[in-house]
Amino acid sequence: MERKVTIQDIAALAEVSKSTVSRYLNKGYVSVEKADRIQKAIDATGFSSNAFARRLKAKKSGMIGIVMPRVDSPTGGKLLRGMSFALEEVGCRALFESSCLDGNRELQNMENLAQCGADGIIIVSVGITEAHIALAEDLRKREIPVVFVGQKHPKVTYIKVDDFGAGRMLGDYMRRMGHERVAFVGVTEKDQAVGVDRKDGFIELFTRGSRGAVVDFIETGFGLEASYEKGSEILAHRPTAVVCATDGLAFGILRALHERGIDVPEEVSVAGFGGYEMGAVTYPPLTTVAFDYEKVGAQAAKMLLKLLSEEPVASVADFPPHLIERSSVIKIEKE
Amino acid sequence: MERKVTIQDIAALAEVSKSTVSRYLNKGYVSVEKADRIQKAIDATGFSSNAFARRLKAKKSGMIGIVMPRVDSPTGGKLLRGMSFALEEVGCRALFESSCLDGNRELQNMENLAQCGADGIIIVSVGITEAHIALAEDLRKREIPVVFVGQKHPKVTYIKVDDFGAGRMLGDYMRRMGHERVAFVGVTEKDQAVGVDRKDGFIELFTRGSRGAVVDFIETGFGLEASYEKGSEILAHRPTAVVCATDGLAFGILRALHERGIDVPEEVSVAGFGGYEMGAVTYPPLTTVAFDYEKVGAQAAKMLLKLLSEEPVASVADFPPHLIERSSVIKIEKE
DNA sequence: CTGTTAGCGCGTTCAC
DNA sequence: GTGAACGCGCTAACAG
Repeated sequence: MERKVTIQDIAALAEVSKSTVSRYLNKGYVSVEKADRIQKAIDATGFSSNAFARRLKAKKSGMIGIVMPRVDSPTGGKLLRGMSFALEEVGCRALFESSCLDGNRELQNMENLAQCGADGIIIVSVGITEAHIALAEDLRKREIPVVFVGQKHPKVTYIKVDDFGAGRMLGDYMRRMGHERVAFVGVTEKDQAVGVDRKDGFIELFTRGSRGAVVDFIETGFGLEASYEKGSEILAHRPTAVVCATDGLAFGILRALHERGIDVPEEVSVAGFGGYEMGAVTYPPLTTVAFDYEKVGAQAAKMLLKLLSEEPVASVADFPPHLIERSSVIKIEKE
Repeated sequence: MERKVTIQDIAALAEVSKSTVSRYLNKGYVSVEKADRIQKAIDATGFSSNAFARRLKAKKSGMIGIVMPRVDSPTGGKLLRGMSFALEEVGCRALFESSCLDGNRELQNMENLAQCGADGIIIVSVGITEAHIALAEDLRKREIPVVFVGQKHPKVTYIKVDDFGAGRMLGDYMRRMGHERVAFVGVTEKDQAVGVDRKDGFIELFTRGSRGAVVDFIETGFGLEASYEKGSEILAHRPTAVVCATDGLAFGILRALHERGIDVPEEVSVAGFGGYEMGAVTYPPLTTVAFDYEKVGAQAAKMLLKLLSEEPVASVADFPPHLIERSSVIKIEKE
């Protein structure tokens, strides 16, 4: 295997000094004839400049670390998409790692990415702990800013959708649709945004003013199967509607209901949160509170970029959701 | 902003030479008392060694470049997941970029990642062109091996699922289920694997021996909406079954059929390729030929790792699919 | 425009 | 065990 060709080698080949080569590479002033000789040498050797040496000077890598709980989810995909685009626009690349929904792993991921030379980090966290805050602060001192996505905390820079507002939105809608007994299928309360805010927001507006309204809470995991398997438990509550903390959960419920020959929405209504594309093609199409995760991702990237250029940035806690009314929820007329 | 703390600073603080610090960091022999002083200095300053300087010597970055056509797809998510895990196992990280389904962008992505210092590259390509081969060869010379995923070509190292075999598998199945007129909803033939192989494999076994069998081909884009919008065109062929080149396409068709009040599978059967999880919870659950993309991703990573350690590796063209028989396809009895 | 001279931060011989 | 000195490949400052 031939030794790696360096700027020195091509300087020798082109019979110029290496700084001239460097200048050529960086669009500095170089005479045409020498530029020509240099280019020929480059072509001949297949030279490509050493990224590390360059960065050793530059102090910047152009790499942004990204930590996500998982990738095989519509939400994660959209977020990543939004980030990637925003980063590419300014010539940055994403250094990716998955935390596998593990909060402790997140810490390791962040340290890891920092060690790797990431200029900054965007982390889609499942929950911001004291350890997260301490690490983020530490990284900031090392001039590696961190932006949290999906969860909030006053001590860090973050961006998240308005989960509580989304909950309220759907709570209000379900109330207006005349439902009085709903089963809320949610996730662990360790996840403040998804597990708590959506539920609390929902309950607040759903139960407001109507004394008959009752919400039965069923906790489950993330993923289709998790809710699907809880089908019987959920139905035992005899709800007129099932509201799920994520669309994925709703898909599982839809399946469980179909299997039992229960008509949706005639017998039981179903709604979710997320606005996954698949919701448009389920049967029936799913009514959901949607978030524009791609935009969230893009904005998260922009916030980090600002942080990198030492501009002040404000966290955003209320990226607005919107209701997508399809046909999985029916209006119940009062008798 | 305090200047970045270097190994030099630590050395001064601990009153030792920087080489002693370096040795300490790399588990070399250092006396306990000095080790102690060094550790204290590190803790006090929050020192962390400069990745670039280290790599400048090491010649390895521990970063693997990954190019994908898109991320917001179940397939992409699974692949990435498989790769991430396999890479993390050996302490590597993923440097990620999206080609946005653009073959030319893929080339740029690869060069980009190489420039960034990736030790190797895994690319999920939409089609291997001469330019791809040339670039891969060039990169190989620069000691940056490349593994292609999803498409095949004798001149590169690749891994792909057996699309042709998957097509045959489904063709055989549909024939055995008594169907004679199917609409095949496919994608551009520029995509050899998805656009050509799956279709050709299907047609080969579906039409084998039975002169009555006819396959109408409808080309569409990727994505749910693409097929959904072709609903009328597809139905105009009056098929007894609709076979889609991807499950996503099938979901769109399912929706189009529901909307028209056409019963699946009683009136029209539907099948897809991919084995997306969502297929289990559609109504009816989708019969599909599934691929274990997570395993494919993991194996792709392992192949690259082998390449990096200069071991020979053979391309794999026939990662086996398996049929998941659910209820969207009905058997048609001969009259 | 060009070549010479210094580092960037770290690992690694070497002598001591 | 330890420290001085050199070099990784490149960019930036300076004279010329």
